[in-house]
Amino acid sequence: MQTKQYLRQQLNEHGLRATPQRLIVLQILEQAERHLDAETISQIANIHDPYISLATVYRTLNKLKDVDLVSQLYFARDHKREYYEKVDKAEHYHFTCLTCGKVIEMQTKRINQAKDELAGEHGVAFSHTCMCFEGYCPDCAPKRSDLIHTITSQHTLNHEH
Amino acid sequence: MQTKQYLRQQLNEHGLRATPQRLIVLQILEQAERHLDAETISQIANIHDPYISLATVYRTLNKLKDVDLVSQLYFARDHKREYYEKVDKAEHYHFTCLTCGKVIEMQTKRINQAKDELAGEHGVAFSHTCMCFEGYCPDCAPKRSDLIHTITSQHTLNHEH
DNA sequence: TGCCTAGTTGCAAATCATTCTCAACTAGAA
DNA sequence: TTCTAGTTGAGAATGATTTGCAACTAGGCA
Ligand SMILES: [Mn+2]
Ligand SMILES: [Mn+2]
Ligand SMILES: [Zn+2]
Ligand SMILES: [Zn+2]
Repeated sequence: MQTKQYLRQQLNEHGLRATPQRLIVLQILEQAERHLDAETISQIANIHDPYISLATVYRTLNKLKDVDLVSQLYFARDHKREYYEKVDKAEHYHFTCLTCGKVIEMQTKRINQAKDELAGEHGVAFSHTCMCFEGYCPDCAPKRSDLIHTITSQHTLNHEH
Repeated sequence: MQTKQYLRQQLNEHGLRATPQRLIVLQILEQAERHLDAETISQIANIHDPYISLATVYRTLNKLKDVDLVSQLYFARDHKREYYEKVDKAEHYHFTCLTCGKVIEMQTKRINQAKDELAGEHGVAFSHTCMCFEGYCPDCAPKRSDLIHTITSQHTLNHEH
């Protein structure tokens, strides 16, 4: 629920021109309550302005990622499709259920502890980490253990885009 | 340095037919001392047998991944290209230097601790995790801090394929 | 030891998310 | 208002991976 002026300011502060297209994309991400891919963002954007092209959405997302206004992530093993979210919230990680496709956000300090430890050990400097968990959510895990004897390894990943 | 018979056995034990193509791909991964992508594996395979097709290499890698003989991973942010390694070694994670492209393998218990903790907290069951670190290696980090005032955010990732 | 068939291969075409080209446009500094 | 570096739309290009299909074959069984 931020005013257009606030979004404009965010762009300018990060050295990006505040074009109508960028304002719309940023607003969509601001208001989104789930993680969106470029195609979905494009569709929503076209409700506001039917002339925003998919290419511009991609270009905008890349810019927003470059200046760290938005983070880009992958879900489960489907690293073909990129998802985006605004970087407001605290650091968190994503778990995707292989059965129902649900994405669960999780927090832990252990990952950063690991990075600190490894940085010291190896003398490296971390700048970015891609991490995605997959498995079975509480709703799907029980059903699965019933089937585990009949089904070998066929997991259907339902992406709800 | 495993005999062909050993590789054949590994395939059969996992329910895969031991075709000449698969034996070659598996052998390449067995002997590799670095992480390989499909294209590279295909080129090496073609030294042994010039008729192995790239499609077969891909199909073989997917099978080997399915039965957990081989693990598939990504490096840094370039999740367009998949890399493979045989799953012999202890669990480890991959750090890629954004300047020189070097890949450093790192071990830590912290990640699994995090997963155990999160599994308990959220009642989920983890089955696979994709994780890749990126940043600057000890060789490149110093040079970078000298340039940090002149260069804004142009990192060249040298992929050595 | 040959037979049979479900599984595998080679080849080429298809896929498909993302990037690129380029001419027309514009945000925002001066 | 002017000027220009940065941005856009449209569509073509990219490129790693997958797929369709007809020809082959590994390996279980007789
Ligand atoms: Mn999130
Ligand atoms: Mn490794
Ligand atoms: Zn689920
Ligand atoms: Zn380096």
